[in-house]
Amino acid sequence: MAVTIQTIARLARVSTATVSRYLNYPESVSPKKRALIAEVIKEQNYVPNELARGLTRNSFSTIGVIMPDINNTFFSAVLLGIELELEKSGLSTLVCNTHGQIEREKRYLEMLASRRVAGIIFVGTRPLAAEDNAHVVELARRVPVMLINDRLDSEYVSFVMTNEEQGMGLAVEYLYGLGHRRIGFLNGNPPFTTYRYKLDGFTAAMQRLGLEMCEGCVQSVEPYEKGGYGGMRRLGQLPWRPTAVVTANDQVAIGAMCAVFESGRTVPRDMSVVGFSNTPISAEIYPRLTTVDQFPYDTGKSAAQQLVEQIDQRNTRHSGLRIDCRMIVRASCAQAAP
Amino acid sequence: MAVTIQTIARLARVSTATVSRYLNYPESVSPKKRALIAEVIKEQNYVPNELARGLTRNSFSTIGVIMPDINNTFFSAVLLGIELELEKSGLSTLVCNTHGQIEREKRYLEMLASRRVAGIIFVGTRPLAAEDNAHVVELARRVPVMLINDRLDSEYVSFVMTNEEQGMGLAVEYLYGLGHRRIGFLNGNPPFTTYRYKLDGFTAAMQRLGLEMCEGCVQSVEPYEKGGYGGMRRLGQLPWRPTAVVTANDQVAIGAMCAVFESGRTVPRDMSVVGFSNTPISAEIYPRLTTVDQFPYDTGKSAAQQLVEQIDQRNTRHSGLRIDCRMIVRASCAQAAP
DNA sequence: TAGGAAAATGTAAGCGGTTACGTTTTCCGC
DNA sequence: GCGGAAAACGTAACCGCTTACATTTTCCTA
Repeated sequence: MAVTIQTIARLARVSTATVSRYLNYPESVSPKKRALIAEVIKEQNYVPNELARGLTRNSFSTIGVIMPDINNTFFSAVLLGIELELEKSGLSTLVCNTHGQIEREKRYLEMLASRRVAGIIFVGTRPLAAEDNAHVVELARRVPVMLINDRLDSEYVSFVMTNEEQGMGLAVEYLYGLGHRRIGFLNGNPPFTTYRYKLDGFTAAMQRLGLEMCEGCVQSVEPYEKGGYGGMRRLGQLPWRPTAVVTANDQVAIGAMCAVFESGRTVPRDMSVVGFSNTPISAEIYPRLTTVDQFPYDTGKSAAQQLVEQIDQRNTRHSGLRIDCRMIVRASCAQAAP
Repeated sequence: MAVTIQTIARLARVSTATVSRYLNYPESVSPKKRALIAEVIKEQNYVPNELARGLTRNSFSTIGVIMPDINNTFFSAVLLGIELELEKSGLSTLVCNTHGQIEREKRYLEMLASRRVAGIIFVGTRPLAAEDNAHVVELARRVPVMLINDRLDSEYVSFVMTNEEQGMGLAVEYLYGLGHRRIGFLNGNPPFTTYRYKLDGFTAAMQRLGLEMCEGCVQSVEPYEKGGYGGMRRLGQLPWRPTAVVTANDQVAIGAMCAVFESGRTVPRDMSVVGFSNTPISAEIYPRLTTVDQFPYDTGKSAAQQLVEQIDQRNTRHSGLRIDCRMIVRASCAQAAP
């Protein structure tokens, strides 16, 4: 019924071994048979059964991608980069959405194991607690593992991450250049490393520029629009009256802007706002958001590239890459009032 | 080395057939052995090899999802619904991003075939041209196929789609209720059915309400922010001076609002704007966008549900479902000036 | 308690590839 | 033209599971 490798072998009057070799190491079969087999394959519309392949090789041409939230445009952009890169190597992408729940992550890992995936990419920062990462480290001894936007203390776990400290520095320096001296920071609050990196970057930049970090200038908020909204209101009531804020991500920035508008003031006239991530929407809203680009697409792409390399060469040498950010200047910041 | 079904069989002193039966039809094995096997499995941490399963069954516990753009929050929300639903049945999700290119779609289809996926879900409207859909119809004869947000003339192809006509009606009627009589429509332009449905809905509603469709009141634009921006500017220069616009999607609405603001006017005071889709961002921007909810999550969920049902029952009877929209009233519309 | 139906289990043949190993063919230098 | 190495190819076992069919066990009834 279905056309299998035997069909091709029979029609081409060769053994299945030869067809298999043609499929995997074409140079190892004579040009004559090569042409013949190629013809039969095309004629029969033959596509090798990847499952059977995976069974014998004990590794399936698939990469598992574990992410906290597909709906987040940053993550989905990373995913796009991964997917397009993997496609080049004939690998496909199994997505797993954890909602940030470690339990779901473990369940998915089991599923990926049962499917004998060739590698696994974790997208997004890890929890700080070591016990929530132990299984990842353990996993990495058996299958190539790549982390995006975090790193672990293990020589097996590769990573590609944004240089968030540098990115935050960019934002603060940009505001400084516009004359701002009283700068607030709406940072995220859950126990993820990303917010620690960002805080480090903010603090370092403020020090470098000799700016004072006033009481309450760093607000830890839910890293979404709502958090930004609330944080901005609190910031606005502070006695030292900030003239500008940097934020942990674009969503927080958008919430912050919303709060400014709804209090009857205006961005950027009364308050300058800088986002973080350069999500697509940041370019489209009013006022167009000045933000920091993290190159999510390239991040995903690099991660996939490195992982494929690791798989192909069967080397367990891990790799690490940091990607610098870029400032995207748009319309949400203005010169500080003198 | 690895623990397989033989390992379990040996340790439990039964045949592999019994273990297999335990795995697939637990009631068919005696309670005694059932308990025994369960114990050994737990003890050995055994996870069945899905590849081997797929090979014998000639169907892999995976569903291919073909979508034009993961980065679009509507699509990614649909994907989330699909994924969470499939997870319940132990199925996983292979994502394929086509960028709307029919060639890529065909390549992906081949890949999915080689992986013997149990079913395929197409997300997003199809091209209008019949020749771009022929391969989908053909495909549906061999594997369960589900369409999201479009339908085809084939008794094999199931679908779940938003009732876009009804949704557009909701939007127009809402504006009518606020006293608006001169209503514009920023529709999308590429040859996809979705924009036809929306136009139908708009036209029908206008007629129903006895409103005149003035020259140029329907602008066909690129269905993104940029298109909305340009379309709004053109609409603003029209002699009949619309007081409100409905749009093909939230992105277009956001672009339109941006154009209003940048021309020194204000939403909703000078112009009421209604979006379409209720993307997450629509709730977060200023002014918070009044829009039409399409229930993308539920759409994905239903589609997955129906597909699973179809697979389980090996029935080729297709199913069709239309999901009505809901109006989400926020802050981007105001009473029309008398 | 015998006998037979039903339930439980085992045996072994695949599913569609890959690959170790052995055999045949090709090719080259003398 | 011969011998032998290298290249090309074939045979068959195996990857881990499912399942048709055969066999054994259990259970019930007469």
